[in-house]
Amino acid sequence: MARKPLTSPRKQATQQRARATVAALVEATARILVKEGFDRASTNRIAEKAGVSIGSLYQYFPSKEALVAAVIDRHNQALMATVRASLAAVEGLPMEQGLRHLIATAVRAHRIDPPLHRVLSEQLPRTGRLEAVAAFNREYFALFRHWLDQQQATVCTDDPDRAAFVCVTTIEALTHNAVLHAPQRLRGDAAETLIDDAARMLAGYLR
Amino acid sequence: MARKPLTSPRKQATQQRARATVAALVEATARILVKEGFDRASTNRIAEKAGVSIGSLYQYFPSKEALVAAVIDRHNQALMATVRASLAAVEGLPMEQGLRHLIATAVRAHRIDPPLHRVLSEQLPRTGRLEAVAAFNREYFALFRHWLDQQQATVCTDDPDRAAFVCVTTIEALTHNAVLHAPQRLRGDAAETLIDDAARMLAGYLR
Amino acid sequence: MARKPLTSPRKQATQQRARATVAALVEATARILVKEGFDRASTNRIAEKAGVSIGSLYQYFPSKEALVAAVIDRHNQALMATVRASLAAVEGLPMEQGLRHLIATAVRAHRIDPPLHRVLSEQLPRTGRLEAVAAFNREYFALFRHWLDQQQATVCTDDPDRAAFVCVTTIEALTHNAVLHAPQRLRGDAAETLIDDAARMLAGYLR
Amino acid sequence: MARKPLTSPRKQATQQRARATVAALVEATARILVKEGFDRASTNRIAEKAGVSIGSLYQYFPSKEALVAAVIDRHNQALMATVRASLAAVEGLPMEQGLRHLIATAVRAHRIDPPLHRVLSEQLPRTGRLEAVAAFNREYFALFRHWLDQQQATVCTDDPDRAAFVCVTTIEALTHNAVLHAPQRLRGDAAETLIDDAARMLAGYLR
DNA sequence: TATGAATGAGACTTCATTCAT
DNA sequence: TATGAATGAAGTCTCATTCAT
Repeated sequence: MARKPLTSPRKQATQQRARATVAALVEATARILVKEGFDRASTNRIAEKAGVSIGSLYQYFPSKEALVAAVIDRHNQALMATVRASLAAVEGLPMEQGLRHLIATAVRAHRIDPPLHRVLSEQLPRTGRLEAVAAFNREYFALFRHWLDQQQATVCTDDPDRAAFVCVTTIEALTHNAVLHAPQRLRGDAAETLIDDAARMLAGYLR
Repeated sequence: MARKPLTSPRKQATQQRARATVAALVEATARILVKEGFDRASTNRIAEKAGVSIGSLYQYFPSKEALVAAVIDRHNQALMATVRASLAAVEGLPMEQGLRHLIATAVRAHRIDPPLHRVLSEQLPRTGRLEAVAAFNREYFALFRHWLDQQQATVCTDDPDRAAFVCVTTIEALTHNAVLHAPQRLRGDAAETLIDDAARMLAGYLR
Repeated sequence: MARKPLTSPRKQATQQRARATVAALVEATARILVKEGFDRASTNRIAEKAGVSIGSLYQYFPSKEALVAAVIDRHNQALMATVRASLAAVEGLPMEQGLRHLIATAVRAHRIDPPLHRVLSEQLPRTGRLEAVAAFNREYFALFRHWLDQQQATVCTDDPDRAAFVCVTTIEALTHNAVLHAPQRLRGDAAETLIDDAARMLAGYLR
Repeated sequence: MARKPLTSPRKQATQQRARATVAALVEATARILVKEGFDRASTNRIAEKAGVSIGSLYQYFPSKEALVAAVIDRHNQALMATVRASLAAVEGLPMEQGLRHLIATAVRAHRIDPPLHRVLSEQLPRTGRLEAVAAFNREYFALFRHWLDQQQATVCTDDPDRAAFVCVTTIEALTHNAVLHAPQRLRGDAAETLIDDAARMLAGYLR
């Protein structure tokens, strides 16, 4: 029997008190996910940490998955806000500088809440909320692809989709790994160096 | 529930029958992980699928974690066997060809049992068995780092560790993504093309 | 959960608006009982369907039981209205024709809202509201007993109570079964035939 | 979301200890149904009363419904055993005596465990286990119908199905009502009188 | 008086693990 | 050593009811 838990919020919180409750629940979920991990994050613990009864939790979220989905959405929105804002500024830069900008932006986005980002990226897939991650990736891919099209003067590739796949995968992996598994590579000047390396590498690849 | 479950096999399976039982259990665990996912993989189901009583399961494995760990180890060993065997042949190749060989090897390793690989990489972080994955990464990193040292004639970098970090991360990400999320990029000639791209990119970077 | 919920309306709905609210609540309860069954008929759903807040619901009904009781009462009153009106006309008829009339009346009563009747008769015993049903039965029994007394010319029985018990039970069972479990026995002419059978049988019994 | 709970036992109890556990659970369920009613019969209470852990309960019964179904089956089997045994003896009796025998049998069957019978017939419908009751009714109807066919010498009816419907409904209702709602009608000689009344009535109807 | 947010006891159920046989 | 019956903590979720606004 495959359970298919609903992940959309159960009802809109109209009154201010209710909105506070919802916010507290989402925040508590995020904190517990970080501190305890997905499996140990029970709805009871979440409600308790949010200072809310279990009944209230289920008034707004039909399942544990829905709570996690809300956390993901919140995080993704923060990421995308960062990325979009930053990418507006990439227009008109020469290619390698543009790449540096794109990569620096990815790093900045990954630094928004690294512990949460870690737990979401590591423990989340099975919620069926993969789409949320996928959505983020798709959007990032599209933005990059768009930028790539504008570089036709300097970029030569027979298959821009493949080029974008290679670049986006590389940027995402380097960023993710650096932030989560090799933070010393981003402390102080090291960050610049790493971003430079990556930018040079991709620029060389695209030329 | 034991708070800190042991993860080492409970006793050596000296007799042949016992070894068969252990193998059946590990195999059943792998298959159920793939088919049902981590959460629905219960020890009872595993024992049943292995044709073994639940009591016997606990005679050989002190906990569910230990079973999963055994699956991971088995998979890692298969991966490493592939990698090591292949890397022996990389000696003496010119750099770009060497890279191509390294990347092709990574692709081959990822193709060993993609569904299992996927479930292990997506659902296992939750179990705290990250070390096992990390062990694989460390070994791959070490092998690559060793290869890099031998390329001093053609490679110029001020920080070989950073170079290795960039290369290994890139190879792993491209391979992983291609196998799990973009399999069409590995069908037929596409594989060669992608491997070529990656090799050219990294060669350019290292030079 | 209140152990012994009150079942009488909490206050008289004097104002017109209040009466409308009460009526909407009772109607909503009836409809939800029919559509969802007793277990899934929650007070929240009832309030929602009635277009009333849950708080208002509890202003007029002290408990879920009270709501259900109101539905039962309403239904019983409809039944009894039908029965009483019809039984006024039975006076003066010869016995067998009188019986036919009584039975036809019972059928008509059962047809008032069969789905509701079904849910009340099938699921309500569980609520301890049996008394309400019993009340209806007592009244029907009394009416029949009264009619029987008037038939002394043609009826011979040593124990009119027993005779009434047999007749009322039989009428009620045939009617109930026909309406709820064998509706084809009441379609078109079949109804006449069945009523005839029953009337002949009981007439024979009473003579 | 319509729940559709499984009602078939989860696994066969092979060892004797297990069979004892299953029997204890069914017995406890029956007793609690009688004492507390369906709604207050929780699986926890049942397990406790059976002197068994809740886990064991779910090892053998996948749901509360399954437990109730087992009780129903047990009861139905007891009923049918009584009915079948007794109906073997009806062959060859003259019609009215045969009817008396059939009715007396129904009374005896209803007396097997009246409190349980009451709770099953009053509270049960919604389990979807209506079929069990229906099955009993169908079998009783078939037996009666068969008997009716053999009475062709003395019975005249244009529609034997309708005749059977009338008779079976009447017998069942009188019996049920007498046992459950008017037990004084079955104490001592009263029982004979009532059975006689019913037999005479039905004999008159069938002739 | 109306609203609807909040409550929390308690229901059902799973599953890793133990232990008597 | 193998078996599988038994355990029970812990999890998810519902719903009648209360109460602050």
